[in-house]
Amino acid sequence: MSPQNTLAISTDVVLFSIRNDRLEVLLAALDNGGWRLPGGGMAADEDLESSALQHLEQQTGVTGVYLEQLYTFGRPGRHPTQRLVSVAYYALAPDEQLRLRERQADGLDWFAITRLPPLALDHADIIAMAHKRLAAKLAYTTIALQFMPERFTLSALQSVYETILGAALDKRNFRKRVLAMGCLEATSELDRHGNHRPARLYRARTPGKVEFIK
Amino acid sequence: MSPQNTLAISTDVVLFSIRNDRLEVLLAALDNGGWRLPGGGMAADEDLESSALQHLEQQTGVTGVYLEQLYTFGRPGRHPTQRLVSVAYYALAPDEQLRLRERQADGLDWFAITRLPPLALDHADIIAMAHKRLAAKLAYTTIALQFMPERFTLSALQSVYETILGAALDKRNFRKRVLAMGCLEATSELDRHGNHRPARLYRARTPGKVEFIK
DNA sequence: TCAAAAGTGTTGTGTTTACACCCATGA
DNA sequence: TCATGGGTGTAAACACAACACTTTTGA
Repeated sequence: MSPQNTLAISTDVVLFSIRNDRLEVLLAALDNGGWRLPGGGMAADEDLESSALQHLEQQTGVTGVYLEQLYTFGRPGRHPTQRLVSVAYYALAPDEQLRLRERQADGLDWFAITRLPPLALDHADIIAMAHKRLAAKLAYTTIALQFMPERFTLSALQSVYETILGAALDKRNFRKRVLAMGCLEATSELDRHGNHRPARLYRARTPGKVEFIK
Repeated sequence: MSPQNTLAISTDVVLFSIRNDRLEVLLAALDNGGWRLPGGGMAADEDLESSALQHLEQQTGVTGVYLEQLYTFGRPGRHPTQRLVSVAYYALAPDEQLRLRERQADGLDWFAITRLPPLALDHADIIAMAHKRLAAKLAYTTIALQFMPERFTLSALQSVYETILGAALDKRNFRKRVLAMGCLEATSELDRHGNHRPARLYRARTPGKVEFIK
């Protein structure tokens, strides 16, 4: 059996977060100076989704993310020595959560989606597709809430939308729209920081869940 | 290595068509009286998509369909004796094309999506997901055109929408909307049949292509 | 008192929906 | 001439976009 005929399945994860007002992706360093998505071969008795989560945890220490299957990449020749089929996922989590749990291990770094380093295999394509999907889902789901901590201000949420869409939004219209979705509820708490009026904190009504709107 | 540890990848295809004013799916008979989706193991040097198309052709004689990846199913235990990961696709084609090319082989039949027979493995889930995706895509793409022959009337197209959505649509509004998409062009031909005014025939401007609208 | 972000409504514009009649044909 | 499906416009309702000032705080 030639190497091309040994069939393997891997899972790869595009983990997004919003940091420094940019959409960033977590990557793992390769020996050769390049980078790759966290992920790897699937154990035989494991679910695809658990495999993705487990690799993510082992390689980055990150847990408790929102995970969704993206696409399965299987072009022959996408891997130089193996017939490799990758089931790609994308994951979202609030920055705060990642600061806590991400291992400080070397060989991991965040990259702005606009300035990616050289990537292994077709991982650049995978990231591009994940980005496109994420931007599309903003329009008709509540997926952006997965970037938010438990309590957050409407301005912070707006800034997430603006970052992903790459465009400024009208504050009043944004608030109307996002409150009309009915997925947020105001808490009695305020966010006090800086020399300006404090902002009301909101929370997601169904935190783990991404809902379709309208 | 236990059987559960032998890993295999298959591709499966949900082939939709509109026949008898119903959305129907093509299935292959099993020995035990059940049915399954066309599909099967992937050859090692083959693209996933070609694998899906090739199984479809070999098992049903159908070629030239519109094909799109749906989802990858890999729950351990979904197959009784094997660790089987299935990359599922869905395919669309006009009824006319299928009448011509579908092999008359026994062991194949069409089933209305509302009255499916007992199905192998999780194929019922796969069909359900494909149906949901198709209905969703009607709203924001021109995917319905993949059910149409080269020339067709607006009434025929409307009937396709109504069949998939399971609801009646207003004729005038439907025409306005579908013409405003800019993907159709009127031909000079008319469809004459029956004792009523003949209908103008239209054709897709970019037949193979599914475009996003608005 | 000043700077900085939070918060709040109204008006116009464009899109979507609802709705009814005449037309061309074959029998 | 009748039955059958093909073809067409308008008005009302609604959704979306544009837009500016007041509030609260910390320094």
